[in-house]
Amino acid sequence: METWAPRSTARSSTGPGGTPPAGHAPSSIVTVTTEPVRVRFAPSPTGALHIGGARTALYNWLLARGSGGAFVLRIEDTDRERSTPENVEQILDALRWLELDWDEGPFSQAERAERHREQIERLLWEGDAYEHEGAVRLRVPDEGETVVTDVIRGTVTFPHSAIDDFVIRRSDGSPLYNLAVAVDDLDMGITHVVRGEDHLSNTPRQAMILRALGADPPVYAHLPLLHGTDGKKLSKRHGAASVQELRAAGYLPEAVRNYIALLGWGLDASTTFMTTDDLVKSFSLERVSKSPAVFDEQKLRWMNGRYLRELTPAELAARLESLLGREGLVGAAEVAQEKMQTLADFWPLAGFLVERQPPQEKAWERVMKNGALERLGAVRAALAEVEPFQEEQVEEALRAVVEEFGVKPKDVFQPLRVAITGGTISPGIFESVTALGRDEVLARIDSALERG
RNA sequence: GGGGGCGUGGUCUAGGGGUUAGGACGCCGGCCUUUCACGCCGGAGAUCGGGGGUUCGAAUCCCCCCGCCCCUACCA
Repeated sequence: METWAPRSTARSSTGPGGTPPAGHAPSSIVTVTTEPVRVRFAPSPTGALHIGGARTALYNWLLARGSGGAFVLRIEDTDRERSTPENVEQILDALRWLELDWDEGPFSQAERAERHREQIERLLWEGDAYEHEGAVRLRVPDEGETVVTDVIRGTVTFPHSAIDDFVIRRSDGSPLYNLAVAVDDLDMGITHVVRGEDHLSNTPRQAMILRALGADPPVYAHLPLLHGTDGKKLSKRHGAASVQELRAAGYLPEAVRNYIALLGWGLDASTTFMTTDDLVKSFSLERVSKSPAVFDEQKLRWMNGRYLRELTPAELAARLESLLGREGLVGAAEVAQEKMQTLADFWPLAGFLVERQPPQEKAWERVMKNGALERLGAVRAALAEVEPFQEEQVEEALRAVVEEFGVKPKDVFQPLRVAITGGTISPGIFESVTALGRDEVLARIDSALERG
C-alpha cells in the first residue's frame, strides 16, 4: 500500500515544545518518506474540539508532515442551525494550541454551496439523481453492492439493498453532508480520507456520488472511536474531554499529542514516549488498531508529569506564567517541578513561594504540638545566623537543630513547613526555605510563633 | 427491523497455529526519605466475549451465538 520514495523532501515538526503554529517555514530533509498525501481534517463546528477530533486531526497532520504532503482544514458547517462562528474559532484555537498547523484553509463548506448545487445539477442532468417533493435524491441501484477499501478495516461490502435513495439536496435548495463531502474531497484533491469510524457507513454513499461524478474515491481509513471510562461516547461528564479543558487543566500540548497518538496506534510492543518528530517519522495507518479506545486521564497525567520534568525551569516557568497570568515564577517552578504532574498542580504545591497562604487548621493542629513551637523557635534562631543563605548551609543549620533536640528530622522540619507553607505538603524543605529567602522565612516563623 | 464495524487483565496495547500470553497506566507492598511526589524493586490482576469445530497443538484458522458501537435524517 505504501510507496517508498527515496530522497523526497518532507516538512518536519521541530519536536516537543518547538513546533511553530500555522504557517511556519523551516523544512528539513528526510531520507525516506511516503508518497505525498493530501489529507484533510473536516470538523463540524457544533461544539468544542474533543479529544477524539484532536486525534483525528493529529493523525491527518502526521500523515501530511511525514509524507511532505498537505493538511487541509475544512469546516463542515452546512448545518446552519448548529454551526456557530464561536465554535469555529474554538476549534481553530484548539488546533493552534496543539500546534497542528494546516496548509490550506480553513474552508467553509457552506460557502461552497454554489459549487455543490452545480454538481447536483449535473447529477440531475445525467440521470444519477432525481427530484422528489422538492428534494433531490441520488439513485441507488436495487441490486449489487458497493465495496469500500479501507486501510484499517480491509474490504467492506455494502449491499445496495440496504441503502435507500438518499437526499443530497434539501427542498430549500441547500446541499447535504454526503454530497458536500464528496464534492469537496474531489475538488480539494484529497487522496486519503482519515476520519472516525462513525463515518464508515456513509462511505459507500460518498463513493457512489464520486463515481457518478466520474471520479475514483480516495483511499479511506476509518479510525476506531474514543469512549469515556464508562464505555460510553465521550462527553463532558468524562472529565477534561475537550482540548480547551485539557489546556486549562494544565496539560502540555506535546504530552497530549504523544498520549492521543497512542490511543489506537502504537509503534511496537514497548515504545511509549515519542517526540512529535518521532511520530511524524513512524506513524502509519497500517498499525492503527480496529477497536475503540477509552480516554484515561490518569495515564495522561502520568505522561504529562514526565514531560513536565524534562522542561528546563525557564521553559516551565514560561508555561506557568502564561497559564496563570503571572510573572517571575522561575524560582518557584524549579522547586516545584519534580512534584507536579500538570501545570495546575503548581499553585497548590508552591503557591506559598509566591504569596503567603492561609494556614490549614488540620495541618496546624496535627503538627504544632508537643514542643513544636519550641523547636520552631530554635529553627528561627538558627536560620537567622545562616551565612550565606543557601541550600547547603540551610540544610546544615536545620540538621544541627535536629541534633540539638535529639529528635527525628521531621519533628523539626514539619513545624517549619507548616509555618512557611501553611500546610504539611510542599516541595523539599531546604529548597523551599532557600527559595523563600531569609527575611520572608523569619517573618512567617514569627507569625507562626505568635499564633501558636 | 435492515446494513456495517468491533470484542486480549480496570484502562491503553503487543502477539495472529506451539510464548510461563509481553509492555505501559492504575492498584497493592517494599526501598529511598523531611511531608507529598519522583525514582527504584517486588506483587496481585487475563479460562485472549461465549460455544462448537479443524489440528498432535488455537488468543491466533472456520462456523454459530452474545455484547457494545455506527449508519439506516430534507444532522454532520
